[in-house]
Amino acid sequence: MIDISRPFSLFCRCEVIYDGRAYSILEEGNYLIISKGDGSIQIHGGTNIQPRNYQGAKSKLELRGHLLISRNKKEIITIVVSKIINIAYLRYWSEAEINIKRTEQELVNKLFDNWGNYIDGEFETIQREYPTEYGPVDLVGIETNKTYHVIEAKRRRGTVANCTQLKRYLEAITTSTNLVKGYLASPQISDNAVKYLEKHGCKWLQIDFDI
Amino acid sequence: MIDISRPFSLFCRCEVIYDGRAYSILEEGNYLIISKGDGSIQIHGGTNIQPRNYQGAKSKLELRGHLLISRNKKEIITIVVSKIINIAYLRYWSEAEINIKRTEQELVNKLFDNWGNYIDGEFETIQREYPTEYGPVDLVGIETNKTYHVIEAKRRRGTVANCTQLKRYLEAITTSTNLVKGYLASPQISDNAVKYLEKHGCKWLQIDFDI
DNA sequence: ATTTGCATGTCGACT
DNA sequence: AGTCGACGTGCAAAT
Repeated sequence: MIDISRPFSLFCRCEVIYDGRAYSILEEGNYLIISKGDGSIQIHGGTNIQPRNYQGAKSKLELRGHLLISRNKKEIITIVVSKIINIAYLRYWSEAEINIKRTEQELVNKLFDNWGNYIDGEFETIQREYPTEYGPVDLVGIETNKTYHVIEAKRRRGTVANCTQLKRYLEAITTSTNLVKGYLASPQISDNAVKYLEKHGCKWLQIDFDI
Repeated sequence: MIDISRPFSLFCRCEVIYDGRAYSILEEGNYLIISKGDGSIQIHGGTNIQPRNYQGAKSKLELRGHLLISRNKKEIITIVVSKIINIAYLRYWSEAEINIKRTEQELVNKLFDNWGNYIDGEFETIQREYPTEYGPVDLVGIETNKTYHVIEAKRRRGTVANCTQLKRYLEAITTSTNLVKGYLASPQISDNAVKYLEKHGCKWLQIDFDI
């Protein structure tokens, strides 16, 4: 039998039905089911990182005969277990989170500290997290002649979506009395993003992480 | 010992170091490691659906003493295993995929089939997947007076990001000789999205899935 | 091989 | 509880 009160990893033959934001069926087969202490559950197939089905934290798991049922506010997963192949209960499962280095902040700091290496002009101020109607921009430098240089930094390849985000900031900052120049700063950039920038009079700043 | 040639689920005490798109450390603790037949590997902590660390398909796994090393083009995960608590080899792991109903396509079809219920006017044509510079739009209806009605459909709550996407399409379709009207069609919508639509002269079409 | 846009995205932060 | 933006987003389809 299965003890659903403890986190477990269960390899079994089963079929899965999901109903909620969408509706889906996973045909009968051998799958790995993981139930965690936060109430989340996921059903993994033999390929891909992503689970075939899942339910987030605070879901309620229930066992009814050979049915495993996980309920959420408006979602329900029903697992029809036909054969338990292997089950392990995972005791003292760590809940530590990963510690990430090389953040966007790091790039912003580099731009801030070496502003002159990237942008020419005589600047009054350089501000981080410059507030706009659509949220703060990473960096804004204001020239003595009131030209605003707006930088959006991305920690990896810049995309068109990043450019439209930049564009929105520019629209928010543009007024009748000041000029604006937009920059996307990132280690790499997609071709379409380059086109988009050119078309809208913006520039790409190539910037790398220090090793 | 661990047989890395077969898919497995391993619960062990370990520490994980990742280097690639970012750099991260996961402190020593008990984690569940899943290695799949496609070469992917993931390290799960005791909370959340998402793995703490992972490596996609076609990664190469290597065992060196108590080190599990997964390499990719430009990424590497090193798992320092200090104690194996439980290991299961997952045979005949199904690779079936889920069968999803209630898709965006379904909404587009509904709009297409009941166009008159949503938009007034005399129309020449209604096209699905109307091609633009920025990719195909879900639906475009062209009035006899050359007004283009451009619809972007979303299967759930519409966001500002969806609106900017719509805006891009509108820009691509607008010329000196035609008028355009933009619509975001979705079951729900965020307040900010509503504001954005109003500000840019677009509309929201409320549309539900049929039961 | 690269790019694009979707996703039952997930998740954290903030209102 | 709802909204918003970031993510090592993952992923498949199109180019």
